[in-house]
Amino acid sequence: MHAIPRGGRPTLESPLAPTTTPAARRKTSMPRYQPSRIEPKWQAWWEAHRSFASPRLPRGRKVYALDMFPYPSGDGLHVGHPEGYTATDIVSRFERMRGASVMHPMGFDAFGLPAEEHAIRTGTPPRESTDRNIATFRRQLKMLGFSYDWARELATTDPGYVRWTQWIFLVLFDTWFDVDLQKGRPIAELPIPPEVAAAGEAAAAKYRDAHRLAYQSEAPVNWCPALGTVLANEEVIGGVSERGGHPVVRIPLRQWMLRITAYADRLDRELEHLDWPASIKKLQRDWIGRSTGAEVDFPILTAGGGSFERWKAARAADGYPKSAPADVLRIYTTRPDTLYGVTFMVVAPEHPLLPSLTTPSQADAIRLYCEAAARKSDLDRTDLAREKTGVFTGSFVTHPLTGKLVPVWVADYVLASYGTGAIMSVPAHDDRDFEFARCFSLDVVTVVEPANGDEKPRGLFCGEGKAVNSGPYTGLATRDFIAKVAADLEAAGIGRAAVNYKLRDWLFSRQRFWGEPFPILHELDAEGRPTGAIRAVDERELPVPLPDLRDFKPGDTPDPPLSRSGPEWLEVERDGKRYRRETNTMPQWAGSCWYYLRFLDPDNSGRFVDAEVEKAWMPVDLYVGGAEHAVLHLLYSRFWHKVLFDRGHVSHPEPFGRLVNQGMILGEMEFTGYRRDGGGWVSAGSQTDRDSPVRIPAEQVEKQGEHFVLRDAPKIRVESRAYKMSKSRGNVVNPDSVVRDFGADSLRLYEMFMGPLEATKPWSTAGVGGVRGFLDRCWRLVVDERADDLRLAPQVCDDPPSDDQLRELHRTIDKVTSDIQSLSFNTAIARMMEFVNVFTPLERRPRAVLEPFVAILSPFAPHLAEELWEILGLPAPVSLAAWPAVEERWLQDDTIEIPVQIQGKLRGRVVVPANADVEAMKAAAAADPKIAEQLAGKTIAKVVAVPGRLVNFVVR
RNA sequence: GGCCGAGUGGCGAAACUGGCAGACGCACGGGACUUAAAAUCCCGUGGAGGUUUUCCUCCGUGCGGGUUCGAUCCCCGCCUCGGCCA
Repeated sequence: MHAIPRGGRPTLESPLAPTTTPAARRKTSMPRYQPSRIEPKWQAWWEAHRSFASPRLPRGRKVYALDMFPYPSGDGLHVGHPEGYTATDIVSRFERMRGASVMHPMGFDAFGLPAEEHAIRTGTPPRESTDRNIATFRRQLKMLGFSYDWARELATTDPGYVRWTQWIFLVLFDTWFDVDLQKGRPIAELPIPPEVAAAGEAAAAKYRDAHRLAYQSEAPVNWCPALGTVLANEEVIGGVSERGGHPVVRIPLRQWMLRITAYADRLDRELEHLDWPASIKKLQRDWIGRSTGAEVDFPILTAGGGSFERWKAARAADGYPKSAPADVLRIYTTRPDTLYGVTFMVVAPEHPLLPSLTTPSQADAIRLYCEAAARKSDLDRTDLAREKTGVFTGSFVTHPLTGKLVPVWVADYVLASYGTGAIMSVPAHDDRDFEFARCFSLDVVTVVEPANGDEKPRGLFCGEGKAVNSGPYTGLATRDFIAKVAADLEAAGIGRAAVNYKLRDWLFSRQRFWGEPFPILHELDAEGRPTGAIRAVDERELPVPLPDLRDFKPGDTPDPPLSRSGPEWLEVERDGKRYRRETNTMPQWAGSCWYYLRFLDPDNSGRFVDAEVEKAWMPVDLYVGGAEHAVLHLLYSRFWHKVLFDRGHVSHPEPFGRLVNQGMILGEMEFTGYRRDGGGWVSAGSQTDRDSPVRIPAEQVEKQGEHFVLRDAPKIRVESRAYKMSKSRGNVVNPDSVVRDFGADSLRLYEMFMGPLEATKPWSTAGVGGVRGFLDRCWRLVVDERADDLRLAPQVCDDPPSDDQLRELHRTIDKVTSDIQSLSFNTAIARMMEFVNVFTPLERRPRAVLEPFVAILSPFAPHLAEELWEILGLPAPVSLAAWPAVEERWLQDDTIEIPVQIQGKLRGRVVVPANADVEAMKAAAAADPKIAEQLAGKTIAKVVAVPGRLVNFVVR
């Protein structure tokens, strides 16, 4: 560790280092700033003194600062990770110094596919590789000096954690959603309809199972044979898996689902008061996709006079049935005002009425079509850009308002899972319907025109306007039409106003090994066949452990690996009945849904979190993480939290208060030129696929106007851009090497100094060197680098600070204090740099100024600050010292210099008393010789004076 | 295609409520120190120009308009890049 000395070596002239013997010279390396020496030292000190342990209950003000915990991949920490972690660490350290009780924990989201894939490739059990990866992450996190309470560390794979994940699943299993109260309630309180109760206890059990928030469903899913699991819709892109690009097929499979759709309305509404970025709220709202419109029944009538009239009369008498009878095609539309423009109907290929709607002559075509649709993902099917496909069923339904016959088609752009799985098509006013009508030459009837009327639309118009060709509704504005027709439909018993969501229930099971087992038992009959009855594992028996499987690879069939476990795990007997365990496992999202609660009480073996502790610490005050979790993780967590809230297990309806997304850190800026086959250059922008990109060193490039060009061939443009860090591009920066070369404090400080937390920023190794230089200057501000041993710089003195020095200090404290609160760390650091620039040249540096400075530096560069604090002779740790108070009087100036403008252009500056009023400012400005000269002979039309800011003369 | 965000010196950026554009850092240049280099410390650094050269003028925040005494900031219309969704 004998690096080349950075500091000046002693000279004969130096009175403090009178010798230059080799031994003495070696000793002089001692007082330099050496992160590799002081960083491990203070990390060990904090650990030994448990400096950052959070109390069980907060004392006074509480701050819960949470990072999105990492997935411990085999690659170790990435420089992107410490960005958000440093931000929350600065806030945590700052709040501790200001006397708050701080909860700042860290853990690992350790179940999931990558670990399992790696395990399969290398033949290591996932638990082993996961533990190894966690050890690496833990070492790297500790190396960066984050003030986590490590006693609270958890991994989602810990049996003690899995136990409570399974327990929460049982809460979901034990809950139904009361639509009237908009609240989850115990399943025991579910009213059983008399006709169900009459059919016996088995029927009642089935009824209850069908209403639980965790329920089983036989649904078409995205099955990926290569990965051996089903995938969520968003994990399938263009018919292949997002991970690995393997083919995906649609097959029906028994799955566990979570009824998140029941909470759709609350998940949407209750976003409103959260202190989250507007863009994230919007993403969540769009994902939930609340829409209002109407359901309408189109009767399927056999030929015969008068049957339509009889149907209408019956509906008028009996009202609109809650679930659609078999003699109608029920549709959902967001635009019931376009009812008169319906020219055909479309049902999804999976629609239950499709077989009965299909006429014999169309049967073969329909069957082939549905088989093809089954192989496509929802995303492919609904893609606007794709050519529309479909087949006529041969049948017609009757328009409930006009009585006209409307042909029914099947097309895969209609999804069985959205709305009612069937739509009325209004090609004149819907993109996809229009496209479909164009493909199949179907009628287009215009029933809405733009309200301002000056431009008659031809063909497609999707906006709102005024109704035409709409019977009694003609002339109504879209909004009025919708309200009126919904009321009329309801009165006539043929439809009703309805709300729909894009959000689907959450497919919660995976056919993989490395996840939480479901605490569910399937009853078997005497022959060992499932009876269909299920029961929950008693919560006292939790956790249900993963079985020891030698072969944990997924199979070729959707049968999960757990089903290959031996009977000792698979088969259980309860109350004299035989059961088989559920062999699906939970998705990776499960563990991350509630970890913020377990951190509060990680060792509790009696409850998932103590109620008093939960109430005292929740909600999370600051939650920092990547925007990639904007939708799923945050939505799933909120859903679980609301269920726990409804069931009385947590005290607050929302888990996360203030949410901040840190921006991505890109690789270093790169210049790329393009070369032709023959070797000549091509300007960037006019290159073709045949030209090959070449990385060009920065010194061969210069800026010309808007673009960068080759220095030796200025006609040739060069691309300049920073790319996302990736192994394949070879631009990944490893935190270990940054810490080795510059120190952890430099890494922390650089990541905060790069720019605003939320911004995407390119990495710059030279920039790290820059902040390292600042830390070196901080060191030399306090330490005598030229001495033989560690001692204070001779400039450090006990003089009372001057007024100017106090002004500098208090302005720095003030700026740093407010910047930390607004997470503007870059400008806080800039202010501290200015402070150091002011004090470095001074021959006498008062301790009374240096000490508070070291204190405010400590959240940013904690190791260096501890060391300087110790050298200043103050009792460790500075990390828990009081945050320096700002003395207001040092923030005010007696006089200020303000700009004077004429016609809005800067023409001079005058010094005025800081509290000068408008008249005094005008007078001072006009009295300035230069200004007076320029105003001479001109008519002053107006004078604008803003106290404390400027004076502007408007002349004619 | 839709939504969101961004565009300011050679580079990362700053600029409070519409009020001196470019704080701070990198890079670069100069100086001090040194036999020399490194390190350190100090000074300079948006562009163009000037016969008041420690002073002054003009231009300048992606482009084109607008509002305003005054626009990086607000409004309208574009362009480019990035992210997310499709």
